[in-house]
Amino acid sequence: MGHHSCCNKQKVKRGLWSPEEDEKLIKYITTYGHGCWSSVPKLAGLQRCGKSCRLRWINYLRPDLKRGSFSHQEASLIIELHSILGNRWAQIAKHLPGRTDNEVKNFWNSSIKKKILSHDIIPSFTTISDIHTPYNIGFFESFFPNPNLIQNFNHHHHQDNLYLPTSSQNLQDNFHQIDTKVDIHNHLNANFLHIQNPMPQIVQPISNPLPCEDTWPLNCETLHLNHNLLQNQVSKSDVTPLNKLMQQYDHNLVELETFFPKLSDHSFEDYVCSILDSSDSKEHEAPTKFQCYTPSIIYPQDQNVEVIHLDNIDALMSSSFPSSSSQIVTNPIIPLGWEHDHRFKSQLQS
DNA sequence: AATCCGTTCAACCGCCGTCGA
DNA sequence: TTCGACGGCGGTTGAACGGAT
Repeated sequence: MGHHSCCNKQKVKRGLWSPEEDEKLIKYITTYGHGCWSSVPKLAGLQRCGKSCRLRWINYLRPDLKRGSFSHQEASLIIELHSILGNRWAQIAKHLPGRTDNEVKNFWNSSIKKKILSHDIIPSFTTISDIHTPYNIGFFESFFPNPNLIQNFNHHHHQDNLYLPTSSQNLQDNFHQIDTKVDIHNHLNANFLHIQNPMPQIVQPISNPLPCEDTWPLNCETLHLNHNLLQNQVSKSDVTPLNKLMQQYDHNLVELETFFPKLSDHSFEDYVCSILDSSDSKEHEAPTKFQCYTPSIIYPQDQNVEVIHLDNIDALMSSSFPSSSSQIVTNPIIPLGWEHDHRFKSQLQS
């Protein structure tokens, strides 16, 4: 067990802090500031290591800490941020004034994650009336509009690899709705950007397009983030859940492009990163070019593709970039046959 | 009343990046 | 350039607590 160098030089106490120790630390820091943490314990008369003092102050004694339970708004914000940033608790905590990374992490691990994982006990269901969970179908629906996707999610999520695209408002509702049953098929929110779940088993050898069911929402429009803070927190190389998803397909570009057919000559990863990492674009200015993949369904017989959803990319972008124009997708390269889709017609005419 | 068990969360550990000598 | 000190971070642990049996 290695200890910090500052801890080796002196006999240090460990474990819970006593009120007397807290008082000493508060008195010292409010008088002198912490300065070099390694010197704090000696100067404050504490038999602790500097690191322990720092942690105690940051996580517990700081006067600007907000104590008490997390609000619904904070919970939904944490989930939203976690879907983007992954387990970067310090980054997430920066968006929650008065909350520490430790607090956010504990809240996630003890509350949010547990609630989500608890739904593993429901393998599948075919009708709404089959669903009886403490959080009602709305809780699920906020993550997965299609029950089939819960199975896919069960395949996909791992202990530390949760990726939960969601709707903040739905989630907030679900923290206090207990018994309401919701018709999930009426809750396919048109204001979502839909990205097809890339699980191979959902690509079915049929001759007609599937309805809009094999999609999952990636809703950013209710994100109330400090954009300046967020924009530098995600990059392609970061190990976020989204990047993990992309890395999963990096080794097999053919497979990737099967599930995310191109509309332009840019990669899906570029498209995703263009949303998440706006560092290339000027602040408060929408990107001039939006690399665009669309969700699709594959026809194995002829390898043609069909667009399911393209409606709300601009909604997503306009929410992510406060002053963005409504014309986000520019000069898309429309695959053969797609030009008949009314959503592309408007693009081509403009 | 005693024990067990699950949950919460404060605290610790180990690693990494930065900085200055 | 190297190395040690330090701060910061995420993962993990274990004491404390409360509910169930």
